[in-house]
Amino acid sequence: MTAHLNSSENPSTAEQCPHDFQVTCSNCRLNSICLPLALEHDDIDQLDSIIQRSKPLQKSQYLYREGDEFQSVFAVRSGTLKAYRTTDDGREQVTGFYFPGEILGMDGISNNTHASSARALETAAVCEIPFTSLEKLSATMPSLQRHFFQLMSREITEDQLLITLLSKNSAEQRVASLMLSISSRNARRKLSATKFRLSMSRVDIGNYLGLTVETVSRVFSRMQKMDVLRVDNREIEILDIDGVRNLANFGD
Amino acid sequence: MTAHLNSSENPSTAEQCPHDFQVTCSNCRLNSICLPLALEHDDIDQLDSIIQRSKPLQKSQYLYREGDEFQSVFAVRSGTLKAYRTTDDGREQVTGFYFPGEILGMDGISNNTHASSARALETAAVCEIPFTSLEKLSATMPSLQRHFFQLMSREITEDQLLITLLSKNSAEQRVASLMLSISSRNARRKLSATKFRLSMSRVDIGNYLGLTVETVSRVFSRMQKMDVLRVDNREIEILDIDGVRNLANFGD
DNA sequence: CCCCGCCATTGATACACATCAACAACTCAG
DNA sequence: CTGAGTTGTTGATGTGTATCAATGGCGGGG
Repeated sequence: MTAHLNSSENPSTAEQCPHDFQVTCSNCRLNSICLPLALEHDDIDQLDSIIQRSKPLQKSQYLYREGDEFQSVFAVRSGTLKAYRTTDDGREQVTGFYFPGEILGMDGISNNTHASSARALETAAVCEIPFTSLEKLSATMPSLQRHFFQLMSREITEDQLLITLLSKNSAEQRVASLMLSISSRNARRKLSATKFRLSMSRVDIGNYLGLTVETVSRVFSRMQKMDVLRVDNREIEILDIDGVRNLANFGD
Repeated sequence: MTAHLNSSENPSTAEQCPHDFQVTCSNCRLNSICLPLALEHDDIDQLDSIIQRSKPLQKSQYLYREGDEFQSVFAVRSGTLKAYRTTDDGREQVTGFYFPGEILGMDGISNNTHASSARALETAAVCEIPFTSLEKLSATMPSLQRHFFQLMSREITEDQLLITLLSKNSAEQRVASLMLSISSRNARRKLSATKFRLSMSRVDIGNYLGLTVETVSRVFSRMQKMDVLRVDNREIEILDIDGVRNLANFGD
């Protein structure tokens, strides 16, 4: 199971060692893309002192649930999580997938209550950042305050991109966009931008993109027939990235 | 034109006097729902000192454009604005409507560049809040920092609601939800929750809800036939609010 | 190793909304 | 008051994706 977790992950990294409780922000290889990004060395140590690293989540375990009291935001250290809300009639709207180095849970700040649920798509480790500590630290550390404002703002712009995608784009454009998003987030972590294993099911993809499983599946088949993608179950290989970009932007 | 602006607005308020440059946060009737919400009296004065109140925007004038350098966030003092992005193929995705007391522009923080455009749907006045000043003030004023985090978080949860609406709900559910949203935002400002004039066109509504003008128009007609709404061009009267709630939540 | 349950694929059909088209009503300038 | 441009309504038709249904295939547990 741990072996499976690290398929397509670079060895000798924080990502490879989800059970390593001795990781600090300073020695975490994700620190260039995660919260510490804009911080000086001393500041990183201060941030480090408020962060709690707990035992890894198993697949489909909850990190938090809609309605839970909000206390912390979380940084993904390894694995993938999905955040979602459940509609009145019980359907699931996935609002985001979260990869190593990314922050989730910020939607809980406004009401001191998590507005969505988050669960692991595979074994995953997270860093817990208690929000009241983060607030206090932010007040004394302008670059941290600024960076956290920016993170929240980025979440807003990404939600707006999804809104546009759902509202204006065809099934093919949506799936192509998601593949490009995963590809570039992999690249950011120095992983392959063209070959990766999806951690989410077709159902999750559908619930994220506002499509049914069947449509997602059909789109993958069509893209394969067009020779822009190779799809083998959850293994994806982008054969023609410009082709995928064209599909995402113009539907052809 | 100013008369038209204030149709359905309460007299003797900040909303009624968009040209009144002497307004301060302390005497603004919106201060209980706007940024000052959580602040002490002295703190409000400090906030007030960084806020710039400029001349009103005329209908369809831009507050900022996608790609502009980000410098400030804005609080609506009177009138309504829409924020939107333009897709690659030139279509318009409205990401939000902003009413008095609401804050817009926060999506520009992440890249120091506005990620969307904002323009007035009718004559509108805004308070400009320079972001670097707001940051500095936040560092010394925990309740302001907290409140601004909450505002951004609220924007995130509202975007997530729209995502769900677009992804999972029928045309009728979407239109009904928007009517309820406008209704409750009116109520918050002590205006009628059941009778109001829409400041946005059918096109804008469609671009917000991911529908065509024709569909929006048809839905209004159907709701009128069902006797839950009275629609006369942009004048709306909610006749049966539980009926509208049922439509929004269950499609019937 | 084999079985069972979950996940993914593919096909046939249905339907909600888009598109195309015509017209009506309102707004504003002159 | 008049005419032109914009905005909103209604009808006829088309289409992309949902829905329903059946089958295939992978993966984890005994």
